[in-house]
Amino acid sequence: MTNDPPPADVDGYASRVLDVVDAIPPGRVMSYGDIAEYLGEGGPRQVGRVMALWGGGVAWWRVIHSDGTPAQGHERRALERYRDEKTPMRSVRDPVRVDMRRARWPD
DNA sequence: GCAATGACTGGTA
DNA sequence: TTACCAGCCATTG
Repeated sequence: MTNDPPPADVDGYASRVLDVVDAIPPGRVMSYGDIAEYLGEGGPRQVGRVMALWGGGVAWWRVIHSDGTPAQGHERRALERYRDEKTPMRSVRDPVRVDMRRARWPD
């Protein structure tokens, strides 16, 4: 087989981050810092870097800031997903922000 | 080796 | 609520 080079040929750390993101169930979210803490290594900046480079292969919209705002530069795209996944939003007051109190995962 | 940058976070005003 | 700041860690010039 022509060992086709999948985007999974990234660093082990990136693979772990992508694996955690892929484990987030629909309707739930995790913050960059949560993922870093969940893995026990790196930091929110590193998770953000991984998402910026290889996040296109996972549910990147389920990875947001600690305050409930989606990834910078992809807010509109994320909103469409949240509406489709029925992610708990603060809605009405702040339609661009996720209700972390309910959507945060694991919980 | 140092400075700047980035899909970040928490605290204070 | 927004704004500013210091801390955080890896990559890049």
